[in-house]
Amino acid sequence: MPKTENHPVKSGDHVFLVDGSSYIFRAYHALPPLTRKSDGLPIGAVHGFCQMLWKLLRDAEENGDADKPTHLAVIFDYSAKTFRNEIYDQYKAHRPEPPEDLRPQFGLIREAVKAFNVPGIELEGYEADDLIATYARQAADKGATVTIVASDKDLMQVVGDHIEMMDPMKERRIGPAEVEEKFGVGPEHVVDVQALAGDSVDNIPGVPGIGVKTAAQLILEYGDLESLLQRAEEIKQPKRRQNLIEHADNARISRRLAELKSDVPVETDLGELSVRAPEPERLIAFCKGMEFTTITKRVADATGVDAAKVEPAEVPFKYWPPEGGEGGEPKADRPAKTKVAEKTEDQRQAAVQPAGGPGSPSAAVEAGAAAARCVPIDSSAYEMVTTLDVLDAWIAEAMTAGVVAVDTETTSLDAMQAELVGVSLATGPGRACYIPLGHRASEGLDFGDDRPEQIEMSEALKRLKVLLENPGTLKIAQNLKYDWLIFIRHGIDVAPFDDTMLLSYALDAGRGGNGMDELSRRWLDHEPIKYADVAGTGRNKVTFDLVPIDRATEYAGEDADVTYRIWQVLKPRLAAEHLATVYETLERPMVPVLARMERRGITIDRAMLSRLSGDFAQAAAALEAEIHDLAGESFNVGSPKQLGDILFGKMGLPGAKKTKTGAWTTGASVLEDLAAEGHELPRKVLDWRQLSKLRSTYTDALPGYVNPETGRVHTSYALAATTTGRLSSSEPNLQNIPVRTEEGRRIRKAFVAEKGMKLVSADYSQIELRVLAHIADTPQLKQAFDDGLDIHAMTASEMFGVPVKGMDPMIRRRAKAINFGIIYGISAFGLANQLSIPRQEAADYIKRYFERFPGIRDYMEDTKAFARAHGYVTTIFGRRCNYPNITKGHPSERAFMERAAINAPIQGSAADIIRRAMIRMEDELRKARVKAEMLLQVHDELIFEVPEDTVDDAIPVIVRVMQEAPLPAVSLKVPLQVDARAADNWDEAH
DNA sequence: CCTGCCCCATA
DNA sequence: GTATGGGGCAGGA
Repeated sequence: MPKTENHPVKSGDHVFLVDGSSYIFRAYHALPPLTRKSDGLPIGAVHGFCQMLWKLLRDAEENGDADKPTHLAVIFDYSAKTFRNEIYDQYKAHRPEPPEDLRPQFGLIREAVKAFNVPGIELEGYEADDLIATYARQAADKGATVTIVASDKDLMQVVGDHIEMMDPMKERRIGPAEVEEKFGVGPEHVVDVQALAGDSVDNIPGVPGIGVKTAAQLILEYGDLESLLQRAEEIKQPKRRQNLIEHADNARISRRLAELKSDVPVETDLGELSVRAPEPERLIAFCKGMEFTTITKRVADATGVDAAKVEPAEVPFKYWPPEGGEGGEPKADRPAKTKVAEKTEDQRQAAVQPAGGPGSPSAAVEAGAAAARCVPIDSSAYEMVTTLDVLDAWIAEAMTAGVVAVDTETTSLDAMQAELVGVSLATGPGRACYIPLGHRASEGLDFGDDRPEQIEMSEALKRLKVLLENPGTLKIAQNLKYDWLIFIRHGIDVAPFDDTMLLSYALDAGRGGNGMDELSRRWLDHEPIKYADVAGTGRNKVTFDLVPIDRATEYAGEDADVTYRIWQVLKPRLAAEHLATVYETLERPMVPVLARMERRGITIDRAMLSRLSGDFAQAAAALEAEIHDLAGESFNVGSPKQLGDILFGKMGLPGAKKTKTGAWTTGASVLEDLAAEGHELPRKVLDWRQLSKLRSTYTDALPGYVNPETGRVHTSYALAATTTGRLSSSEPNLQNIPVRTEEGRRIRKAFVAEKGMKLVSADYSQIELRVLAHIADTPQLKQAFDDGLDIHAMTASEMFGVPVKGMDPMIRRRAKAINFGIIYGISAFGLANQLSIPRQEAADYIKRYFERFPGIRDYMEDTKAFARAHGYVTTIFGRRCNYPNITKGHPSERAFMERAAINAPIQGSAADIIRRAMIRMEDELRKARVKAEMLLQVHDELIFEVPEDTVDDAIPVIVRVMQEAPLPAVSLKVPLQVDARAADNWDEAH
């Protein structure tokens, strides 16, 4: 045992208290599992713990006196039962047993603490948190500074002027300000908030319906828990008042459970925690015994001790793996392969190109489906490729076959940030391999640890490039845009290709998802290995480079195999179902176009957004105060539930409606109506909502998407997400950047061109109404568009017989609503809602509209009938939008699908038109020798970045390509109008 | 930590 | 009345 020393704590000392227990769990869950190489003893948490402790000691050393610990201890929980169980027997009752491979590590960590020559403290009947609170209090009272190394939020109540927390994983310091950020109240009121909100992890009951946000509001208003409970009668919201009264005792018990004891009768005196002289040999012996090579080296380097001369310590636990369990040996039931094995006869048969052979399309469909299923899917049958010879053999095989399925494994879902980890290939059903390239040993913590045996990445890619760019080899991938982005970063431009996701989308949009797992289930009756099964989930999740290579081979090989088979099933269907043109002209060519747009990204002005965020926050705070004033109480304006209680419960305002779950409706239209009646509060809530929406969704979120390497924001476009053919944009969604309000447009101004460049925005004017005029062949609409008239005014004039000149804006507004309603598959109910008029009045408008535009009524009826008869509708370019359940389900659901079916050809044709423009755009710009780059698409708008001096050359090309996009496939009966403008930012260009 | 709900930004 | 994606809140694993 180390000699006990006692240096009483005095002013200016710095006491470090490490929460051992929470750290064990944290290290266990956050870090990849790790076992001792020689005998499989699980040591991941011990390893993480030692790294943290060593770093803590070294940092303190290097940071000099201010941060140097004079006293240091690691505090543990003693056992599960504590004094809190006497207060409440259910306390922590639902906590599961620790995982099997964590249990032996509790003892090991105590050994580790001894090896560091640091005191380890625990006491029966108390939790580590209580001991920490006690020591912290004692030290602070003596004028010392205290740092609590812990991540447990329960300890935040201890934070104060001289007591701060430090999160060992996030390396973040937590002072009173951070506590307030988390709990909405200062450290002194954390327990009150916890008492109200409860804690499901610790099984602290709290008060139902009250979360942290609400609890903080209440405590801020009433001061503390006891005052709140005594004045609970004053609470205005009936439900909450009742809960607070009924569960008052629960809240009091919860407070006692949450409150940490700062007067524990500790057995070890605070002074005994004084930092002791290190004993490097002992620490090195322990680390060597645990086989922590990196830490051993670090300790040896830092202390000047020769590690080779230190004998490894005997570490007491040896019982792993458990009896009867498997050893650590990788499975060795497959002979190592030195060359590519011969194909089986089945594989040879099945690898025929499904669409290439003779015979009718339907015969090809059957042949493809049969071929895809004739070899069973066996994930253990894939070959791991670790030599150049084997790789070359696979590449040769793929070249000979002429078709190869390809899939990449990477470290991230974000293709702009992902690092390549491996590539899998399939040359036929069941005939797949995996080429690991960037795997690391799962003991990735030990930097520089040996890399598993793999082909060197650049060498492998040099050879794969030949295959992937070979014009004679068709590459098949599922969602190729992702892999394309990965490969292009390595200088590989994949072509030619097929994309199974897009095949499925062209064939079956609206019939279900187009993800690989779903396609595998649908077409192969096969459930693929889940990503979570190889990489773990939640806290245990690791990036793919840490997945063991044999497991990765099963997973990645299966992906390529399944992709190949799905292609065999779907590709022949294209011709048979007359969707080959759609796929080849509207889907497949979009992949490189969108990939390049995503890769370019767009610059945002972060300073501008940051200023805006501040402005919005300030304005919202002022509004919030006024709202609370008007309400006569403080509440969470962001909670529709609480707002509803105030408006319709407390204030008893009219127009109360309930949603289907029984909550008050507080949507914008309801608040607008109330505001129109002269109520002040709803108007302010609307303004508040606008500001907080703009702040949380845009000014605060967007800077987080700036790619650190490019300094730009790269959205991701989904090609197969909608039923109509529209794209969608996510992470971030750049298709919903505000534009309607002045405040919102300030956000749009933050999307800027680079220096010396301009942003050009080009958008189709009224494209959907023009498409409608074409499809429904409506003479008045066609004429109006030909003459360049105001289409909504013309509609109003037709309907109500008033001249366009000097028209009442209200009349025009109604006509505009009707025009939009038509596109959306109008109903009297919806139109009435939109215009806030009686349903009968809306029905009259619609009737009148159809009298004036009978062709449109015919279109709507014909479309519905077609959809019911066939289960789908088509756009003018032949894209198919499926509504398989349009004849099933409840009448209201059917009506919904009918409206969608009416809308789909209009929305979808417009989507097709802009797709065609996008596909041609790059070539046309190149031919015109204009350096414009297409950055964004927002359904009817394209945004380009153009060198300032070529703007005037670029705009005519852009406009022409967009206007002529339907040609030659379709000659629209109305002209397309495109407006384009250049400016320094998106707002002014739009 | 994930899910459903409500609300809201765009075309 | 169409098509999306996403944030905050509250509840339950």
